[in-house]
Amino acid sequence: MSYTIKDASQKTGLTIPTIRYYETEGLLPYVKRSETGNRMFCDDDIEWLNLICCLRSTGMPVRYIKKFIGMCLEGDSTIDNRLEMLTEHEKYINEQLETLNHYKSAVKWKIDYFKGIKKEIDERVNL
Amino acid sequence: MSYTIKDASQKTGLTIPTIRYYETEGLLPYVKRSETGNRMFCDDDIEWLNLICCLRSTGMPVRYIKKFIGMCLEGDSTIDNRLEMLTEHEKYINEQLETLNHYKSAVKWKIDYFKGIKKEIDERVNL
DNA sequence: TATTGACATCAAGTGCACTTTAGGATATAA
DNA sequence: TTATATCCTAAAGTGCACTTGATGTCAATA
Repeated sequence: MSYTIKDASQKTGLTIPTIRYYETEGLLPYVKRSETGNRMFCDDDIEWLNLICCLRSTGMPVRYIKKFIGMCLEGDSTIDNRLEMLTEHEKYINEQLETLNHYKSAVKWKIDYFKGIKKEIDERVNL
Repeated sequence: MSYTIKDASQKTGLTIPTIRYYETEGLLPYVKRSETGNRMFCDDDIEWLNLICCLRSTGMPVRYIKKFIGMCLEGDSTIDNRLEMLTEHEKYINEQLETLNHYKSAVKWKIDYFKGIKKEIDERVNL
């Protein structure tokens, strides 16, 4: 079973130009071509794309993903490095979660603050 | 009590050029100047900067912050709009948290997967 | 056979958020 | 008074991640 770039786009939520862009950046070294030069995505390629989505959505730069993929191509000897990279990234995700949670309370506080002001104004009007 | 731009930078963690940039973008309409034209930040300005940090770090674009500040300048009549904006942003933060948590498990899974492979390789070597 | 639609490449363009550079004024310390 | 530090502006530059536009090929349909 193989998919066109349009299929791949629909399956992953990435735009077609973005997928092409990722390929030129070396993020999709496995994708085969048809006789006429069209990309043919297999299920593994779709999985790759989903992993890329995951890493990009959590803030990993394209160049790091490229590095990661380079290590995958090199084979088993790079398992440790790959593990390290992912572990680092997990840490980074946790930091983002902390930052977000921290600022989330600040925003909440501000919302309550404005609600208080609003209430005050309303009561003033009703005097 | 008033602070130089360097002080403001140290208190907020923003770089000096970033603070200047925010001012040119209209994010700091209150900051006074000394006779010689130097910026003088009061405590409220520092608080403003901290709010800007909060909003920026949680993904609010500069132009939205500008809009928000514009509403603050307009006065009480904009309280509802400000509340709406912050509530929207809170929602956005929650979405980011969901996304991050979702992908966090994917990364965890991948880490465990590589750990499994690693173990397998080690055992193969030890045969 | 002419048109339509999906695919391709390549180069250039876009948007955002800063950062850097160049040139100059002012204040404090040696 | 000369050097050093800090401030200023305005304009240009940077980095990243795409996106868009121009041009062309190929296969199926009207």
